[in-house]
Amino acid sequence: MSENHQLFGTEDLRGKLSERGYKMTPQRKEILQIFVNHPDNHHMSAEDVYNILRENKSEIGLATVYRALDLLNELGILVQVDFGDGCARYELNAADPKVHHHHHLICLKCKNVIEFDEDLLDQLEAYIEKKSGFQILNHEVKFFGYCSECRGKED
Amino acid sequence: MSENHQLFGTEDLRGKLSERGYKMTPQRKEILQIFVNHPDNHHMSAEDVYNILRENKSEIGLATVYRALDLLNELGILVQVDFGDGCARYELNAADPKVHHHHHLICLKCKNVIEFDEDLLDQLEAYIEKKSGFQILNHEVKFFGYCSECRGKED
DNA sequence: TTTTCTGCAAACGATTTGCATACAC
DNA sequence: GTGTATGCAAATCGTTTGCAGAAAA
Repeated sequence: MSENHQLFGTEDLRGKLSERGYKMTPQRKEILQIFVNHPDNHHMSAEDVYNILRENKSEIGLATVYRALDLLNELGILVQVDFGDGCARYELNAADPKVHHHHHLICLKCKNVIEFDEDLLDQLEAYIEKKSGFQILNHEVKFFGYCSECRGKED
Repeated sequence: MSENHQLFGTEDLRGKLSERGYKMTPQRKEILQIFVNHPDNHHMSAEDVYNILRENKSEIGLATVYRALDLLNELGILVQVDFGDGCARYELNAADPKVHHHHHLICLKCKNVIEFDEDLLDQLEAYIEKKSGFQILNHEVKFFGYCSECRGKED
């Protein structure tokens, strides 16, 4: 495995776009680049991305950010996630199906979101498919509780 | 196990409310009753509940519906669920912890939400707790794919 | 009679949309 | 050139809030 999760360079983006009749634009490139440049800062909302753009003195409008995130999600480059905080968030999609899935541990006290980088649901999925006839393509798993930091603390 | 999932009669509601200094009102009773009366129609949004109230010639306002759903969720009588369709939905909470959890299978074609009434995550939770130190209190699991009806169909 | 609730309407925040202009191909 | 994309502002949609009157304890 390589040392970072970067998967989509500029040319990959161009390819995926033109495949479906979309055009490569500096705005789309720049917005994707923000995710590549912030591997630590996962789970960014449209507003988060917009703020980073303004820090970078970029003139991209908020509506364009919404449209680009939507498109990148549709192309499978980003994945939309939802932590129930009232806004859609996005993270880079990992290409290797073996590392594709991870789970989110959401602390009810400090509200931090921790990633758990194993999936371990293959058996369960196989069982559900067999029992229900439902063909599973993807899943989203959130665990709520207290992180190791908050666990001991009073209120 | 009894033949329905009804858990909270009127007096249970009164008890849970007064325990925390809230008052029993006809509005709260009526809104909870809608969930009890529609065991088949799970996953109702505030708007859904409001529409049923209006069909019933009830004068309860939409803001009251939002406040009541929020409160019933806080009391553990309802559980909020989110299917990414842009509005909060609620379902009756099951009392028996053994049946508390179920999973939602969301069909990408017909958009139906199917319940899968087994949990089977105890092992995974134990593993995550051990490995991450995160104390798990609850979880939310969604599977996306095609239901048995839509599975064969073209587009 | 004190405090909490309700209903209404206005406020809100995230997201979407219409439209004229600008740009990618 | 042609069709798509952008930026702006206005519109939309689910949800929340302020407030005065109504009702529960």
